[in-house]
Amino acid sequence: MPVTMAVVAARAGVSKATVSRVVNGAPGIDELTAARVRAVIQELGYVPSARAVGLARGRTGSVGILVPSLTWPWVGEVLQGVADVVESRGFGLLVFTFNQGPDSMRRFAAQLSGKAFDGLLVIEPSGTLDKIAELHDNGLPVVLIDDRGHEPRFPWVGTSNRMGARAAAEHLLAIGRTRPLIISGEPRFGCVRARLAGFQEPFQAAGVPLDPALTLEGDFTYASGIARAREALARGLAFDAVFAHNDVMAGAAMGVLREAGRRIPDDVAVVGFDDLPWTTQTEPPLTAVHQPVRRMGEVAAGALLDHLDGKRLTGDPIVLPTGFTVRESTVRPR
Amino acid sequence: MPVTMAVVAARAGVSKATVSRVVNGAPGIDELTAARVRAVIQELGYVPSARAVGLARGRTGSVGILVPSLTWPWVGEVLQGVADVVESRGFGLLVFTFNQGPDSMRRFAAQLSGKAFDGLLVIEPSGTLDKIAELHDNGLPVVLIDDRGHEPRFPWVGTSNRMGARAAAEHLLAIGRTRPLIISGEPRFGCVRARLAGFQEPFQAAGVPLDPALTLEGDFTYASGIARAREALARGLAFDAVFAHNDVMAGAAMGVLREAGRRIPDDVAVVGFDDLPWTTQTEPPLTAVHQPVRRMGEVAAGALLDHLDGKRLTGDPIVLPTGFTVRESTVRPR
DNA sequence: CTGAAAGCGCTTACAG
DNA sequence: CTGAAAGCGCTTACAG
Repeated sequence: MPVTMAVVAARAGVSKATVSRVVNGAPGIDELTAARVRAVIQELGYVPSARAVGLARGRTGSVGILVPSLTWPWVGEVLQGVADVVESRGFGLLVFTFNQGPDSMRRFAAQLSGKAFDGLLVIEPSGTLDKIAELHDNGLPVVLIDDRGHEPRFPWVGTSNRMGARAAAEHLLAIGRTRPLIISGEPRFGCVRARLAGFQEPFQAAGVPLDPALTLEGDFTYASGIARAREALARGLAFDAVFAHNDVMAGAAMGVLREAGRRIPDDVAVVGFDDLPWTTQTEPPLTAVHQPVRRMGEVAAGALLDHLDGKRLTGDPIVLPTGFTVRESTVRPR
Repeated sequence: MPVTMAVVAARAGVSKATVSRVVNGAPGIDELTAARVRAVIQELGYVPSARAVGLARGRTGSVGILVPSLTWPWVGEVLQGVADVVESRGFGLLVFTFNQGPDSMRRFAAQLSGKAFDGLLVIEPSGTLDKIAELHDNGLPVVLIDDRGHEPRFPWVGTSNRMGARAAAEHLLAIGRTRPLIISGEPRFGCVRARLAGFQEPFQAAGVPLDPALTLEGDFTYASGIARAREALARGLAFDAVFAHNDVMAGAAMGVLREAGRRIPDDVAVVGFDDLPWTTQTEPPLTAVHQPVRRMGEVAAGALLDHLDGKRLTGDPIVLPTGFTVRESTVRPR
């Protein structure tokens, strides 16, 4: 026989209401009664049914997270940060992916209306921002992770792409590089525009304006890193550094450059972006702008749970600073 | 006002029971009545509350998955496979990580006893197999993904490590390599032992026994790949191939070898294991044993859901065959 | 074919 | 400080 609250109550000689109060730490319970109830709970190994609590209380004790894919390292990092705080606060974490197009949206909507979770974290699957905004407007607590430069009108946590790109430029200037090749992401992303803008500022300030011909558009994939680097070589572009908008493209470019006989960092210094554990295992080790990806997950989850616990969300975005990690792709060790 | 089953019933002029039957497609309902109810459901956008259904039906409509970490590419792939089938069958997916040691176990146990999910998928966090077995024995439907060679007595889906390693050896023999350096994982894992055993079979059969001195023990990390490759060079070991127990170590070894002036594949042919999208982006592209990782997730989820739907689990393990992908690290293109 | 009623396991005013 | 009772939103025998 499953041990329910009724069983505990009977055994302790009190009502279910009293057991409930003890379990939830309600004030104004006789300490002796409480102790007796606790003893029975202990003895029987009673744990409240999440379902029943949820139904009675009108909440589920779990939060959802919507992600575009589970196989991207960036997403994995965020998810781990989220899971750490969600779990440590005793909530469940329900994962939804948008891997299957419109079907995904339909099924997600079903879970949503089924009230399967109390609040939602989202790493925006491309093109769903309007729907998300709608959910938020309809009263679902939502926190967006990484705004991709859209700066929506609901709470989000992001990172300072501009500052990160600026740090990359300053580093390259400091080691005497003046003709950086930029392998960017797609400019339709706000983060890409921010990185482009931030990167050129220090050069501008130093009186070394960037050559527009040295900016090539990639799409964050390894293949595009290879293609753009080859293109730069084929066109005979003169450059003494590469600034790639992510680590993957930076790693790809390094392979092409070494293949072509360019020494790294002597001939070409290379800087990446993200600094994820899995993408900086390159030869040589990659200097990169560090995104606090995991921390973003933690902060977003914390903000959402605080909100569910009754603290009001300010609505102000939370922007975490980037870091900068210098490795051998820009500075030869001695 | 939230639209509940009672609201729908009132509007359609029937009882809640009838609405319930229509929603759940119970047999023996007048088609006209059903149509009327459906129209109202449509009109009001009614969706059953997952909580209430769960409570009444004694199940939650979601499955849990226990993972050691969310930041390993291997786990991400499995998770995606799992999510695809769990979502497509209308279940929720609750994720639990074991990132925080004993605390993780405690919190997981709470969710478990809270009956927050109907069945459990697990990628074994190291050292938890006994607990998992206990849960299974206590009646929780469990499917283990990747047995790591433990071959437990409850259902699991794995892959044929032995066959995969054999394919690697056959390929190397076919291209004329006879002195492969093996960079293995830790032999305490059953999968590692299976790979070692499988790899030597074709060599044995070909009358080209392996030199025991050429097996170096790594631990699946990039760092250990670097270290073991350097060690092999430092010791002056003679080898014309490398078989690494995962892609990451293979990639690391390739960097070291090229640095040392060895040409790949001319001087040394390199074979990895896993063939995950994220770990084979090496220079040159890596030949590797392909593990059907995503498929393992799909199959495991399918088996668990089938079981929850009343089909009985055979209890027999499901072993998926590995594949073998030839790329330029072993065969120069022409 | 359909409905009234009990029940799933809790929480929470309302009384006392 | 504690209990009886209603209610959360469904499902499911049991009648008819």
